[in-house]
Amino acid sequence: MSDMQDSERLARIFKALMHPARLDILEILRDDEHCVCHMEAHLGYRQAYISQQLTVLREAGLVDDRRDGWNIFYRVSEPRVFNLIDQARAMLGISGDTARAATQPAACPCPKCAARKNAHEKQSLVTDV
Amino acid sequence: MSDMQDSERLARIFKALMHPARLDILEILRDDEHCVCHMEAHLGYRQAYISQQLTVLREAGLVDDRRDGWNIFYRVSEPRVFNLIDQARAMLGISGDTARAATQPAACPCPKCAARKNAHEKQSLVTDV
DNA sequence: TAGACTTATTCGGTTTATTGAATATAATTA
DNA sequence: TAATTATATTCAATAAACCGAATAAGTCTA
Repeated sequence: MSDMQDSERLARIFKALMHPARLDILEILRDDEHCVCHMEAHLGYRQAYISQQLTVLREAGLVDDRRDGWNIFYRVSEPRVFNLIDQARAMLGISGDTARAATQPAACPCPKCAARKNAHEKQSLVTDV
Repeated sequence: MSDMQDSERLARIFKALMHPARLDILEILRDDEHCVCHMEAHLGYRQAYISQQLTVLREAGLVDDRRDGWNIFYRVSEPRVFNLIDQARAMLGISGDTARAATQPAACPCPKCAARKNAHEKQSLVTDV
């Protein structure tokens, strides 16, 4: 594995990034770790499909996962990958803002989003009074 | 073409870089433009093979070419691609020096190398006298 | 333990990339 | 114009990636 040519090891990184769905997934993971069903809701891909792409990212060493009850939370294990992506974005003249154009579902069923929603509702309940 | 998803346009860049031979070629073009036979001599790939990979790089908008007599000289049209490569290299902990590990042939038949060799011989002729 | 829920894996058909071999094209020189 | 040189393209076989469908594997709750 480490006796591989440099160019081949480099190529492996780029190969992991050469797929739109995987880039979308990484973009979702830019700010925080997230469970698969969160990505499912926000990206609109099927669960199995996302899981397949996550496997590629995991095998490339770009993401790690952690189980918490029912959910498995993925996070970027190599944050420098975002330097790569941002650099490529700059080459295309794409501003970083347009990156957040992922579908924002009316309601994400994932526990993290549910918790946040509950917090907000409690918040507005307080402010309403 | 420009109505493509951002992630798809990004993916295209990475797709062009996902191949070891193409990375080797870009590495040769890092310092200067070079003809195909120069790459052939320095990388050890067949001419047609290099030409095929150059076509991929050209279609990805990463290199441009210019004819000069018999030779066609290729150059990197988007130098920021080296930021990408260097960034990926950093992720792997590969120093930039090892990048220059391309085969150094005893004699490169390309006109640019021939010119340089002649200059050197003239030089040593002078110093010999 | 049964059932519900989330995520992973396997299988198979389709598409795309790779790459060697042969050949074509374009510029140059004699 | 014919021969030469450098490069590009085409073809075909193999390999790899893609991705939908079905199903398996963990984990939690009742």
